Amino acid sequence: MKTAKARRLRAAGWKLGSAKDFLRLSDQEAALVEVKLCLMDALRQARRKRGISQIDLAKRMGSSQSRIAKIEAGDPSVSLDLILRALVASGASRREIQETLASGYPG
Amino acid sequence: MKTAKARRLRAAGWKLGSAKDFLRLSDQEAALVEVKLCLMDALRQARRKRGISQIDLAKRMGSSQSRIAKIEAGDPSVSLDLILRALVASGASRREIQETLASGYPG
DNA sequence: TGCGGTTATGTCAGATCGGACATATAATGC
DNA sequence: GCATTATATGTCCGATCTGACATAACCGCA
Repeated sequence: MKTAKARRLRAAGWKLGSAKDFLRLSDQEAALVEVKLCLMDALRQARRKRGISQIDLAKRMGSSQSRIAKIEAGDPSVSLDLILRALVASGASRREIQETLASGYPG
Repeated sequence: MKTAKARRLRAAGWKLGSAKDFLRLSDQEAALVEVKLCLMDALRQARRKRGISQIDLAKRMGSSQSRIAKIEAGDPSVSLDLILRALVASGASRREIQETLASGYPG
């Protein structure tokens, strides 16, 4: 990963660990952030494909519309757990999830 | 998912939501718990395959030995984020992760 | 048996996350 | 234009998570 991408993610509000740790951990962190962002995108697609609104999805999974919006917006305050919960609740198939993961995690 | 499995997970300390919500959310929750448990298992395998200790892995990812132990023990206090971080830090390949996911997520 | 390395378990203060709410901004229909 | 519905954004406080530490248990090996 190049510093350009790091800056891009930083700009989006993602904390990538500070100076000293950066060299050691940046790659791992960046990989996970990429995975998250991909899954976040996938959620919007999965949801729209099924024609359900953010509010509907929120109700289905016992969450709130604003949270769903944040997930799809790539907000850093959203955990992987929540993203996956949302994907499952949106009816995404295992295949969809796996393929998304495939595109998001290099290696 | 049958109540037997629910009871098994409950016994392991996993909270599956209470009575009223149980019917509505249990399947989704259970699916995610299964995924977690599978990935937790995968971590131990990935780590051992590479012959690194829990302490080593903890240092690699800026965590602590006790956390790693909890991950591998299937402790409910461990997030998906942390599990994936640990897997990446342990050098697990995308393929390993995907295959684990394949076995853990029905549908 | 004792010793070093590894793993397991419990606890806790601080950090992060999450639902809820208010509110703003589209987008769509009339 | 004005409703209505969908989505976005910000904030707050309670819940959950996490690293750190202490400590116990386990496992060879000399």
